[in-house]
Amino acid sequence: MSMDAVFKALADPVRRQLLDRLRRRNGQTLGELCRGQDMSRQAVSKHLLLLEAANLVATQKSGREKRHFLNPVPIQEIADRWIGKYERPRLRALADLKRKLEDDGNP
Amino acid sequence: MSMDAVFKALADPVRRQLLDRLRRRNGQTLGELCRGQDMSRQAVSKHLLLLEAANLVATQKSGREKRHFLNPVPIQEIADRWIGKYERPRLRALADLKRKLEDDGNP
DNA sequence: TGAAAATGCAACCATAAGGTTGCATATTTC
DNA sequence: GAAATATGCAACCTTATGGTTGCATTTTCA
Repeated sequence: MSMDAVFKALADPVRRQLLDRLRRRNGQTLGELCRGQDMSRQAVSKHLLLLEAANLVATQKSGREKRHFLNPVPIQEIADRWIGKYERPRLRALADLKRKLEDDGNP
Repeated sequence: MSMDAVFKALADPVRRQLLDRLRRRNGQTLGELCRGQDMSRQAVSKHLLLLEAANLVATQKSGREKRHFLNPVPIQEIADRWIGKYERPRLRALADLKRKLEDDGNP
C-alpha cells in the first residue's frame, strides 16, 4: 500500500472536507457531495478519484448513482506507523528546541 | 496555525524523509541534510523552507552554518485534532464497507 | 419511447510545485 | 588577505495539479 498516495490525498483541503462529509454521513453519491462545494461536478469527481486511488474511499455503483464510503484504515495506519514515530522524540525535541531558542538572546 | 501548511508539507516524500533524518539526529546543518539526497542543495533548502513555514522545523544560525531542529508539535496536533476524528467512525465505517463489498456479489 | 437525471470521458487551460543554474554574501581558515 | 566553506537570492524550466467545458453513456420514470 502506498503511504505516499495517502499523504498526497490528504494534502488538499477540498479532499479533507470530502472525507469529513463522508465521516458525518457515509455512502453519499457524487451529486450529494457536490452540493455546497463551490466547483464543478468534474472537479469534485476528480478529487474523489484521488481519494479512491489512495484507498481512503471505496465506491459502489447503485443504479445510475455512485455511492462513496469512507475507509478510515489508511488514516489510522498513518497515525500508528508514522505519527507514532514522533511521539517518542517529542519531549526530547521540545527540550532541544527550547534550549536553542533561549540561546537566541545571547549568540 | 495553518493546518493546511502542515498537511502540504507532509505531502512530499523528500520532506518526510528530512523530518525522519532530523528525528534521528537533531540540529543538522543544511549541508549535512544534503548528503545522500540526490538533488541540488537549493532543492533541499527549498524543502526545508517549506518545513519551516509549516512550523515543523525551527532553525538557528550558528556562524556560517544553519542548524535545523525538529518541532513535532504540529504532527502531534494533527494526530490529536484530525486523525482522532476518524477513530470513532472506524468500526462503523468498516462494518458499512464490509457489508457493501459483500453486496457486490449480488447486485 | 423519450426526456430528465447521474455519471463518465477527454481535451484543454492556468497556476503551483519541484528542480536546476549562476551568482552574491557571509564566515572560517591558512 | 585570500582561498575555501556554507548558505542565500533570483531567474528560469518542466511537469504536476486543480479546475473548466463539451459531449457521451447509462439509468430512471412519466
